[in-house]
Order: sequence, then structure tokens, then C-alpha cells
Amino acid sequence: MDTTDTMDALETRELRYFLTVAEELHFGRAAQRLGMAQPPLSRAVQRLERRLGVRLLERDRRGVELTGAGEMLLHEGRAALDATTAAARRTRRAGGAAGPGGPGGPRSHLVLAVKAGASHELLHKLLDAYAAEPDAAEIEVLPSGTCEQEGMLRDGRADAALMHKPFNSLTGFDSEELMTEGQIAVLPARHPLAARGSLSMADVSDVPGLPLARWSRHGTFPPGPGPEIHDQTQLAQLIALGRTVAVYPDSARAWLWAEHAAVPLTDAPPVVTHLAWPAHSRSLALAGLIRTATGL
Amino acid sequence: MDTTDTMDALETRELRYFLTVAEELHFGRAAQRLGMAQPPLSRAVQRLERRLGVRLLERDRRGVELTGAGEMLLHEGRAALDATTAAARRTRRAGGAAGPGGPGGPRSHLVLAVKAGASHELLHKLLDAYAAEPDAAEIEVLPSGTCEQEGMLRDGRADAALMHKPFNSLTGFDSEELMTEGQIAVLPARHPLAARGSLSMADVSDVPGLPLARWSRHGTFPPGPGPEIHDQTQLAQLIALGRTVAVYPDSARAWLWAEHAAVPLTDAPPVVTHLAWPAHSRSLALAGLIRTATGL
DNA sequence: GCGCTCTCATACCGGGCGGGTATCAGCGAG
DNA sequence: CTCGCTGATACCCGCCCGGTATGAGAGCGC
Repeated sequence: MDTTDTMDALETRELRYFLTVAEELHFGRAAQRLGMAQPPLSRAVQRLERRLGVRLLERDRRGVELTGAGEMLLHEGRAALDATTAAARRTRRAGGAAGPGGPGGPRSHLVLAVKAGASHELLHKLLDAYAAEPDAAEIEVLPSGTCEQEGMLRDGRADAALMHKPFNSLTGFDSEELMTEGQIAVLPARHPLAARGSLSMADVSDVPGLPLARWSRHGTFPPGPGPEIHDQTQLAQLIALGRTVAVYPDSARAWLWAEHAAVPLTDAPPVVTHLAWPAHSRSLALAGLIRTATGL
Repeated sequence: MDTTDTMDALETRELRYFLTVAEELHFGRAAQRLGMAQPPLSRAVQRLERRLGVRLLERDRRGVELTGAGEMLLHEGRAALDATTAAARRTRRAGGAAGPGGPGGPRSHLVLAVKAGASHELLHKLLDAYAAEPDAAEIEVLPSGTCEQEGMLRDGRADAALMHKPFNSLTGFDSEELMTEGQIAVLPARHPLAARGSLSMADVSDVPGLPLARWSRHGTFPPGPGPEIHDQTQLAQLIALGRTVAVYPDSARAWLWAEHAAVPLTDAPPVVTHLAWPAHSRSLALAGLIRTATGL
């Protein structure tokens, strides 16, 4: 039928190779990350370019640059690779759990990704309510790092996630709104601002001596004067020591220390907590969780 | 970092093999469709099962059955394979179109999938308006079969699509609402009902002698008394001959024949036309099209 | 200017895997 | 009982993947 369709497979391995090179922009480092030698890597990427009939990288003796097509493959390919590893992971998980008779429904074990420490009370209620359901599956709670739930959902490490608009993007997922809450400023209890009944974003965004902390993103930090932090405990301690201030959703009151003070912010955007899941999901257990969540 | 990640690749080829077998539920036919012999296929699927550590198929001497895990891989894997071929297709298309300087923006050529004959006027306005934009890319209009736009968007044959709620599902895509319209009954002009000023769904759903036509879905037809049709022209002709009746959005008036009559339906669900595109898309040209569409 | 180094590409080689043909093994039908 | 149909196994060949050794062009220091 199609004469042009000879051997244009885009194998997973090649895709992984290209993505690594595209991220590192350096064949040697990429090969190291992949646990292989550099020459086979170069050849594999060349072969990929031949197969696609497209130049992906501009090698100019001094590092590597992405072409337009390379940029396209970097984005599209990452999504494709995530989908592939997600398929493998979910299939593995579904493996031990075939129903007693017939083809059997999808697995009876769900992984729920939650930003560590966030929406604690809501999560508690959700888990309790779901556990009370007659055919409840086991739910494994997977604490995720800062805004990492999206990747976990995309590559199959999780089946569902609690996401927080506007911090997380919900594009590509189905979701159900669960809760809306305001935000608070978390201040050192002894700070003058802690005595105020309410604050505006302007009040806290530029307090002398209290710069906003900078969160680690994949090991690097955004520029700025604030302290560098990796997790919530570090942040909490720095606040308690009077070194920084933070803006959090209302539900963060659950983990405040004695040395902390919480003051409502009048003009902060409201935070909406959603339950999100892959758009095409067909799991029975997931459907039950969604039903429970919407009934809260 | 991850110690468990030893050789669990899920190669594209294996995935394609498994999906074919899972669809055919027959190794011989699957091998034929794949253009290869049966023994290597069996081995490939076995190897895949070993790799995943999961039984995917229950072979019982009389055909093949999917296990729970197999069903999971059928769904997740199809999405993954679609994403992979989409990545390849879009990268190829982006190939010839690198910008003049720097890494170059993504391609300047868009493929827009449209259900053949639907929303003709809206499409016309959209194309005209977009063509008037200063940096307009070339737009290729890809007519699709019944509700096939979804697959086209998913596997990269198209970059955007006009979709019609509630007929198309928008899950997994980003979209922008363009138009809402009522629905009409398309009747033979000589039929008694054609004289009425308006109708209800009940009026047309069970008219003696005018059974609703049955559309082809991948070569098969739903059961029922109505005539079997493959495209709109066949339907139009059958209506003109007084053999059937159809329910269509208002904009279908554009292609009505002289022997047709259109009568508004009072209780039909409104049809909402959306412009939809892959959730993670970053194309400049697509962004321009979206901007144009929302400004209509 | 020469060599050093850093980059990626090429040359060659061995082992493993993908694919083909031939054949076996269960199970149902005639 | 035999035939036909299913998928599984045995064996073989050629290619591709990956490794090591080496080449080639560009900046840089002496």
C-alpha cells in the first residue's frame, strides 16, 4: 500500500539516546549518562537522522545545537517516551492482579501522587472515604517533590495525583475539582507583620530582611537573594529562625510550628486542588476513587 | 540513581507486534499483517512477557485471550505507539522548515483535520482570517472520516482539528470553543414532517418508514433497521429518495439538496465546535491559528 | 607555529538478536 | 485414526548494537 513506509520505526532506544543528547548537548556526557561509549551513540543518532530524513543536530566542533526539527523531536519525543515507560510500568503493576475469572478487570492497586505535606486533611478524608467503599482497591500514596506529580502521572509512576492550580498544569489530564482555598503568609511569629490581621502580596513580596526562599528545580536554583532550599522542613526551619517568609495555601496550617505565624493574604490567587488522572484511563479502581472524591 | 532500571526498555517494535497480536488474537494473522513469519512473532511476544515479568496472553490452543495485564498494555501501549509515530511524523514535517537564524521556530506548515463537510462556513472564515495574519503559515486541510480527527491528532497526522462536542471526545487535548449551534432534522422535502415548524427528537427518532441510517465504523455497522452508509453523499441521496432521516448541526444547511427539508429540533443537545490540538504543543504557527480562531 | 586538548566522526571487530525455514506438539473435527 | 489448525521449538544466517582504537577539525597556551 504505502511505498514510503519502509523502516521508519523510531525505536525506543534511539529515541532515548537522542533525548539524552538533546538535553546534554554533548555526546560524551550523554554517552556517560547512558552508560555506553560515545561512538555508538553518535552512530545511533546519525542513523536516526537518516531514518527520519531530517537533520536534528547541528554539530559545529564546539558543542552541539538543536535544529528546528530537533526541538520538535525533543518535545514530542519526550512525551512519547513517557507514554512508553508509562505503558510498561502500568502493565507490570497490572500483572499480579488479574481478576479471578475471565479477562479480569484492570488492577486493584492504585498509586496516588501527592505533593509532600500538601492538602493533608483533604487527603486523609479522601483515603478514609475511599477505604470505606465496598470494592476499594489498595491505595499507595507516593509523596512527590515540588510539582513533580505531573511527570509521575505522565510516565506511569502514578495512576492519579492531587494537583494544585495554578502551580500544576492540568493540560493533557482529566481532572475533578475538589477544593478551593485561600493562601496565607507564613511568617516568623516574632516578626512585626505577624501581628497584622491580613496582608497583601505586596506586603510580603518585598520585606527587608525576609527574602522569599528559592526552591530547588532539578538541582539548580533560580537567581535571587533568598536562601536555597530542597524541602519543606528546611523552609519551616528558616522561617522559624526569622530568615525568610513563605506563601502557602490555607491547608498548610496543618504543619505550622509554634514559632510560625499564619496571616491570610487578601489578594493572593485562590488555590484549587484537583484530582487528576491520565485522560484515557480505564481502570475500575480509579473510577471508584474519582466517584468517592467527587462525593466528598 | 534507579537501581531497578536494568533492561526494561519496551522497544517500539515489540510494542507494535504485541498490539497487532492483541487486536487479531491470532499469531498467524498478526504475523501476516506485520509482513513476517509466525515463529519470530511468537518469540518476540514471549520475550516481551519475560521482560515485563508479566503474562500478557493466555494461549489455549484455540485462539488467544488477553489477560488483565494484556488489556492494560493494549490501551496504554496504543497511546504510547501513537505518541511515538506522532513524534516521528511531526519531526519529519518540521524538517525542511528551520528558521533563518538561531535554533529556528517550529515548522511553518500546519495540518488541520476537519470532518468532511462539517462547519464549512466556520472553516472558511477561519482560513481566510488566518491567511490575513502577517506571519501566517500554510495550512493543509485534511478531510477526515467520521469522528476520525481524534486519531489523526493523536498519531501526528494532524496538528489541529475541528471537533464537535458531544460527538468527539476532547480528553487529552487542549481546545478552544468556537461556536455553538442547534441541530436540525434533515428530511425528504415531500415528507409530511417537513412542513412542521419545529420537531422534537421523539418525533424523528421513530418515524415509520424513515429509520435512522447506520454509519460505518471501521468497516462494521451497528445493528438496526436503517440503511448502511459510508459517507455524507450516500446519506444525502437516501434522504432525497425518502428512505431515511438524519439529525445534523445547523451548519449542515450548507450542503442541503433541493429535495431536502431542514426543520429545527427543539430538544436536541447543542453542538459545540472546538478547535483542538495536542496538549503540549509548542508550535508558533499553531499558536497563531489559535489566536485567530478565538478572535473570530 | 606547534602541539595539546577537546570535540565528534570513522574504522574495524565480535557477540547477540531479529528474522527465516523446518518441524514438533496439543486439540478438535470428520 | 488421521488430518488440519493452532502456537511453540530448533537451528541457521546476516545485520545491527556496542566496544576499542584512531582520525580530523578547531581553539588555546607556550
